[in-house]
Amino acid sequence: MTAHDPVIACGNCPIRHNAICAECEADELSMLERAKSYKTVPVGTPLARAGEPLSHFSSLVKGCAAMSRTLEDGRRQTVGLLLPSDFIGRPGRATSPFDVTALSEVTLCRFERTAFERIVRDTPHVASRLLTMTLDELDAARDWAVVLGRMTAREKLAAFLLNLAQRQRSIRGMARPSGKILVALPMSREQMGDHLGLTIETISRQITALRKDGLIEVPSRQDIRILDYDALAFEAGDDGDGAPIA
Amino acid sequence: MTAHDPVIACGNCPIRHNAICAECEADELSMLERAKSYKTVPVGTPLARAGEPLSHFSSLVKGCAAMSRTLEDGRRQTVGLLLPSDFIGRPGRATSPFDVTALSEVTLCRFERTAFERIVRDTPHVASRLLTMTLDELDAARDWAVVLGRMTAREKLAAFLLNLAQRQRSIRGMARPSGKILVALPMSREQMGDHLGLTIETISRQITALRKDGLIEVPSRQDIRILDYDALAFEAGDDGDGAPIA
DNA sequence: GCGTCCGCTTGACTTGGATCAATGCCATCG
DNA sequence: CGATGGCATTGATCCAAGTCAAGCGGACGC
Repeated sequence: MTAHDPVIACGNCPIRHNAICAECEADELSMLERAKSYKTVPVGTPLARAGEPLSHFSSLVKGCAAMSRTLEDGRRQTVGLLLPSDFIGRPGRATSPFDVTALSEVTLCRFERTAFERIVRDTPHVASRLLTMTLDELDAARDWAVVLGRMTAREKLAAFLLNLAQRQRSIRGMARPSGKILVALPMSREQMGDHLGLTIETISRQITALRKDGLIEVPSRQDIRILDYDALAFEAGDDGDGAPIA
Repeated sequence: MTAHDPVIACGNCPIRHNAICAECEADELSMLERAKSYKTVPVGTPLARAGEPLSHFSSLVKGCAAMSRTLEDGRRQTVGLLLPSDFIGRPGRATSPFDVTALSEVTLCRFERTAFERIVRDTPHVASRLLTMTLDELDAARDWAVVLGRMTAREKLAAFLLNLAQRQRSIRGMARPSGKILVALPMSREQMGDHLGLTIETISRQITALRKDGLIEVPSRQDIRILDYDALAFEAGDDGDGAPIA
């Protein structure tokens, strides 16, 4: 069991994602292959709505999506950002607990629900892999609670940029970044605000402040270049050795 | 498989907890029995420290504990409240990602780590049960993000009291509460503040405000009586039919 | 009984982020 | 090309929650 690489390519998916091990589960894999379909949707498409049934499990292959909850008066909080290799849908539950919306054009690798659930049920190490993934998500969600509950607007933005930089890099398997890093912002200021529990005006002001302080550059609305990673990590209250932010 | 009650008594534990099914896993259960020990610790005891190894998995049998992270400057955020039937420790990870502290006198039912991990690994439906529990925790953590990110102090306190009331009742298997409900506060105002991302002064003021508005009574520092559950749910932004708060 | 201590409450004031309101900046389209 | 519309930025003001500081009250020890 320990010989299995925890990150295994799933059939012909263009990216490597996490739940399937081709080496030892050829039968289940071919079952999954038959249940698989790709779908690309434009920005803004709802991928799931809170409380409504989900017919597929999906792996996000390309683009960016957000899980969120909206209160009756319109306040919205994003509770999780989905980037390539992240999953939508959960074994054992027919409905999504949150709204999921495409923040950019999104390509999904979809698996028919019942087939996927059967594999999870019948294939212990797939279930075990899913458990590990879920525990990682849980830790990330709890780390993010520290950001939401106790950080200032400036710290929140810094933590967000670092988080995004790390996740965009980790897909390509890179080490801890240093020097200048270009971060693609796959979302509007409003969606950043929803993620950080701030308003668009505060987001805008804090971006300006970090820029004026020489920590970042803003080549376009959709991009931010981190000029001093360590200084930004300091702003985010990350002392560098301890637990990374989310 | 479907015949198994998802909540099964584990041996002679005084409470019913969630991960073990005695009916079909007698061998594994007896293994667990041998690996089991009880421990009671006083209020304030650290049950785990972020980054340090955990030698046991524990089920909280009695009392209340908090998972938290403390920033260098002393700001602290509680990321999860542990009540009876909740677990401490995670299969596949040797260390705790957060500090865990007893908020009251706490009794733990402890399982030796390697024995517990073996059972999780070798017993598919135990692993599956753990996955379900973890997914529930994940949803709760994300629901709580809405409270931390988007709610006012008054709403936060109302959501907290409702959450506590529901969790304290659900242990005894009660239906949705109505009428007057006595909620035991197993923690200081400071710890409530750490949980809600507020200061003790704000906690205190909001308790006074809810009391003056006739929504709650405060018979002692450690108790709050909810006088109007539905009105409190309205304060918490819970419209009554939708997703419950955390 | 009487301090003393510790956690809670209350009050006065400050402040960080929200709100309200222009204004700027592109991209798109006629 | 200029009009339109949708973000984003910036400025002015407001307010909810934080901060600082002063009581309060029950628990405990002497």
